[in-house]
Amino acid sequence: MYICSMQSELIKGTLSVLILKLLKEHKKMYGYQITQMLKEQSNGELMVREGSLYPALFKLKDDELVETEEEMIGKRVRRYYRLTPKGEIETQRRITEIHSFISLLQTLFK
Amino acid sequence: MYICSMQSELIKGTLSVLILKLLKEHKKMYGYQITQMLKEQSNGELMVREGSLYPALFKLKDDELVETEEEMIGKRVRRYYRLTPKGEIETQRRITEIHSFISLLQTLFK
DNA sequence: TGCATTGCATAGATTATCTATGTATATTTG
DNA sequence: CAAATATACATAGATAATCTATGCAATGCA
Repeated sequence: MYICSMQSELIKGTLSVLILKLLKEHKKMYGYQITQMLKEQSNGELMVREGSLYPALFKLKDDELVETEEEMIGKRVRRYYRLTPKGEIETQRRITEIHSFISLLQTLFK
Repeated sequence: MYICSMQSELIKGTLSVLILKLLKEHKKMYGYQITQMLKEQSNGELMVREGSLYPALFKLKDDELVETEEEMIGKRVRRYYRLTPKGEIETQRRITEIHSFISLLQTLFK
């Protein structure tokens, strides 16, 4: 994940939960759309590259947290991702976890 | 870094800045002391192992952000770490950065 | 005496992410 | 209309932080 205004080391580890959270909010999304939405929601601070995004998506699918669905847009295949039931549960857990993480950081760096 | 109550993936990338911040607050510290202080300050949530800590310290030294000083405690060598002037500047930068990071996470997961 | 704690360290594996690249269609603009 | 840019998928290989597991030795304590 490439980040404009901060060193990238920190943001690592948050990509999968960011993806899960977007899928929770938008039901189904495709890769490029996810990159754009992250950029938008972070006011341009987060720029996820394909080399980070697709491996992350493949891992989520491997773990059966998301499933895919292809759709033809003109001559192009568009691959949508959506949460599985297992993925919905895990997403909730991970969002709770990230809130704890934010609290921990605030405690440590207050 | 081993974490009790959350998945470890998130905390990765924060270890070096945590060390820097402790050194800023305590002038000089040795490895074991750092692990105990992190555990304490995080109310037991963070448990840094030697396999994470020492490589992190060596890298900080390699980058000339910290310097070491040996002291004999009985028959044992204790290795203290302290910030270099360069390290002090970098620490400040990194703390500012982590505050931005916390804000970003709050924005994204509000 | 034996166990837990203190304290250093390293080798090797894991794994997420990054860089760089490839391919192709669609759209905008000069 | 040609060229540039945006859309959209993907993968190979490198990087690097961290983890697991291990080793050694001194100290404190029950």
